[in-house]
Amino acid sequence: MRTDNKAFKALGDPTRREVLALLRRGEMTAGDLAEHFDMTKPSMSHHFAVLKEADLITSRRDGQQIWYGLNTTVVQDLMAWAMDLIRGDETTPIKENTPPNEEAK
Amino acid sequence: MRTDNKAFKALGDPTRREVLALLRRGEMTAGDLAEHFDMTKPSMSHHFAVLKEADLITSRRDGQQIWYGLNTTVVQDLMAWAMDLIRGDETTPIKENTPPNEEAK
DNA sequence: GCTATAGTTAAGCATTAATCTAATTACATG
DNA sequence: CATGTAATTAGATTAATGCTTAACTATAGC
Repeated sequence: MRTDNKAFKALGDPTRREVLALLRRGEMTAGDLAEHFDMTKPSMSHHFAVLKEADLITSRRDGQQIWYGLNTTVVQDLMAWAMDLIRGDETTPIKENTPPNEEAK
Repeated sequence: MRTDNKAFKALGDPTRREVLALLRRGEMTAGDLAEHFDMTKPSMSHHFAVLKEADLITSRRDGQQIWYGLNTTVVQDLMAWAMDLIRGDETTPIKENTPPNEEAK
């Protein structure tokens, strides 16, 4: 499977997902990103590092600033993973209907 | 926001993702699921609870066993989330997925 | 070289998460 | 009701996460 555990782990934090959302329309600097959150810059830097390690974002330095951008290919992989989950296996008939969920406890 | 943090958190664990993969083709009992993993049953039970809490699986009791099934709607929400991320432009309404209505006359 | 700015790395701490063993609940069956 | 089976809950332990402040690296401009 293409989708790495690091990517899923990275997406488990709401701050990081919001960072990705901010990057949807284009690159942003670390500072501009950090401004959107009620958190210290080192904390934000750590989140950037996690996202980078998961290959969910790109980074490049331009002078004093570092520009981060969304890496859509990994998001596409995640989407494919979710799609596979829904589709089921082609070799076996798809089970259409799961019975209604009675309170099982 | 449709996609809950619990769902993302739940997907952060590889064991839980494999459980979902096993449920792709239909329901399975807790015991049959647990057999696929090198882990104690209580540990597996905990993973089931996390998945249930995130609404990623359904559960129903049948006699002594509990059957778990995949809840595809939450996975669909996740897919939509990923798609939004890739799309990039928020101001543009979604127009590609118009419902199958009659042809404009 | 000196200073200011942008950003990361290091060290420490509190909280959460994953796992185990042991105990418990729920159901079936003789 | 006693026993066996399926599964969860409780309690404890260890590892991982997320956050902070303090220190460090890198670049720009003088």
